[in-house]
Amino acid sequence: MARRTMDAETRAARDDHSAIRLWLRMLATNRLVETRTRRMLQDRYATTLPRFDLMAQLERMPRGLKMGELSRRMMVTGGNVTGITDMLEDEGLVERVADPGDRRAWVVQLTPAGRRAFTAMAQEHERWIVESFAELSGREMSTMAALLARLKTHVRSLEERDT
Amino acid sequence: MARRTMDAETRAARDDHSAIRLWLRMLATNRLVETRTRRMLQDRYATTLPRFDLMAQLERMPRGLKMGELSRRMMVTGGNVTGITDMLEDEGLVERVADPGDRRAWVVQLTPAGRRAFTAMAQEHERWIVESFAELSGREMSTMAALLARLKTHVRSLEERDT
DNA sequence: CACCATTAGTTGACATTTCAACTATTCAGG
DNA sequence: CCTGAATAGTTGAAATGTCAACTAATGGTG
Repeated sequence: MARRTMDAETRAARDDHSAIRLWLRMLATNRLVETRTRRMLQDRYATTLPRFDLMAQLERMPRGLKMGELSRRMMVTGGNVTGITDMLEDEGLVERVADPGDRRAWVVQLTPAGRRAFTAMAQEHERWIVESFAELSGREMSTMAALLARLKTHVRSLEERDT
Repeated sequence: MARRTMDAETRAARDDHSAIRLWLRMLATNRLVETRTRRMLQDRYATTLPRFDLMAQLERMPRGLKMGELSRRMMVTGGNVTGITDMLEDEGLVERVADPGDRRAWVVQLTPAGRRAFTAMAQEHERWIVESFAELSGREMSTMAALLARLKTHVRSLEERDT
């Protein structure tokens, strides 16, 4: 393997325990795919991953989502959602609608322009992801998905224990 | 769903969908573990993940690392490394030493205080990670590590093709 | 009804991150 | 030795992200 492609996890592999090693490998892989996706969104659509992410959440829920729901689904803080929503609203891709049932809350929805922009990007995005994961067979993907599901549930339960 | 009767196209479509699903699950799991780690580093050591990450790189290489090497290993941009190093240097945990062989370059090293601080954190950090991954057996961890390794190599090769 | 803890969202301070532009140095050819 | 391309690192702008403090509205409970 070419030396210049050797990163942290490859080097640490020798002397660390398997949990640490696996975690570093997850981090590295994730960062690779994320970087690639981000660059492509930037180059072809002059947008960013968090904007795309927020729009993707909304696209799945045509009735819109409240700020707090976005925050939970995207797993980022409320303040962060406020900022990204502000910008998407300035760009006319998203709008805040008053929630009739709760005067504290907003319902965020895609505008028609936002929906158009998103569907264009989403197709290409899916191609990039499919291409990235084409190395793995369907069976291997479901093996990994199943392991991740258990891991996720477990970490979430640890999370609750701390609280 | 009888596998025998599934044609190539159907199978491809299913795999496409699973690639996206798997990617979203990887993102979510990663973010969960990261959030948990970050919060614990914050609460117990008043430090952050990127600072810890940089120090971890240095701890493995007692002779120090140049800025560019840190950048490559951490998979972040050079400007980012400059910023984090500045702060760790202000805190006295790290120092920039002139590279005798190249007057453009710095070699970054842990100070004795930095080494002390790191070893304290590292033990606890490893416990948190081991605890997080305790849901998976050793066999499952190596299955996942192997799949991730292939995925990583594949994405890296896509990366080079783009360049 | 009045109080008060909770919840929804925003704000401001600060850290992290990318990118592009910049300075300084190195290195390869002529 | 000179010159120009490449490399090491820093800087500044803009976006992202956390956290804690804040405002406003909700919803028990007495």
